[in-house]
Amino acid sequence: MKEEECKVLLNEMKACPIDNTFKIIGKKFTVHILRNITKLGQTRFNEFLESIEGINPKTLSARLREMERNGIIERRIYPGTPVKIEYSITKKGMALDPVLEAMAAFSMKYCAKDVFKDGKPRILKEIYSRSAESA
Amino acid sequence: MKEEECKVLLNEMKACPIDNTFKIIGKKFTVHILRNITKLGQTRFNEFLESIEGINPKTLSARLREMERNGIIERRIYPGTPVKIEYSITKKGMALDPVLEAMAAFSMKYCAKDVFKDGKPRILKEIYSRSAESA
DNA sequence: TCAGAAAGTACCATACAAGTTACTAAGTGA
DNA sequence: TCACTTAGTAACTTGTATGGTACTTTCTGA
Repeated sequence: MKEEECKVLLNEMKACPIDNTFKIIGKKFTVHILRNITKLGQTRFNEFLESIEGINPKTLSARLREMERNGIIERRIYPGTPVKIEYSITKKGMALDPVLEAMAAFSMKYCAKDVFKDGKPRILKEIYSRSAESA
Repeated sequence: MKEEECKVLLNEMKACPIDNTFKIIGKKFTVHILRNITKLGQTRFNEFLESIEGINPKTLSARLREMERNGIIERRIYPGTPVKIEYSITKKGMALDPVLEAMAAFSMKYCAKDVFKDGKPRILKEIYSRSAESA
């Protein structure tokens, strides 16, 4: 892509799409929640709370609310005792999966020493992981 | 991928690759610097300083140092007066490009109202943008 | 009647990230 | 001699995000 084409694009833009996405997933724990929903199939507040290392209920609550407001997850209430709440990914949220995949692929190839016990790079379509528990 | 396969993978893992990548690019401005190097061809401290909205020299300096330490950019000194420093992307850094591309693609498709003046989604291989100046 | 479970909220502490502004070095050209 | 350049650093303040822990509600089962 050449300079000129670039300028044409800039004229059509209001904000940077990379920056915009960063505002949605850049805060601490957002990608972890997304990962636990899409890769581990988790749906519940306490599941996240117990499996995401270092998170506390206040921060988790704030993050879930933001994610819901941004339309990447949905919150559903199931009456009963105790009431159950299920969080699920939306279509928009699923569109973030390629970002997670690219992030995983990067570390598996270039940071193998940090992510694999044997330090050898791997290439896999999908990785499901909880950092604390796999240590 | 089934539960069982997942557990096998977990056994080989030391840390989560998504979490690991987040630690490398999750801080404020890191993706912006990466974007300006790879998409806009910028190489200099003051170029970043002037074009990344909201950044200050102290934070920029810190971020560049971290990125260098993480091996995603390189710092080269060109003697003369005044001395010129050039930052460039490494091979490892280039491996983060798919993450940026996926981030851009997401916002162009699902946040068109926020990133395009006409609010219509676009799909493009590459987008070069500076959020402030295109506004 | 007491414990327990789910999904949080309340309240306070704090820590590190980030902002601001000024200042440095070393040489060049006017 | 003064201003200008690049690439920062220094010193200080501010701010917001995060951490910790306790508490709440509603009902069930022992």
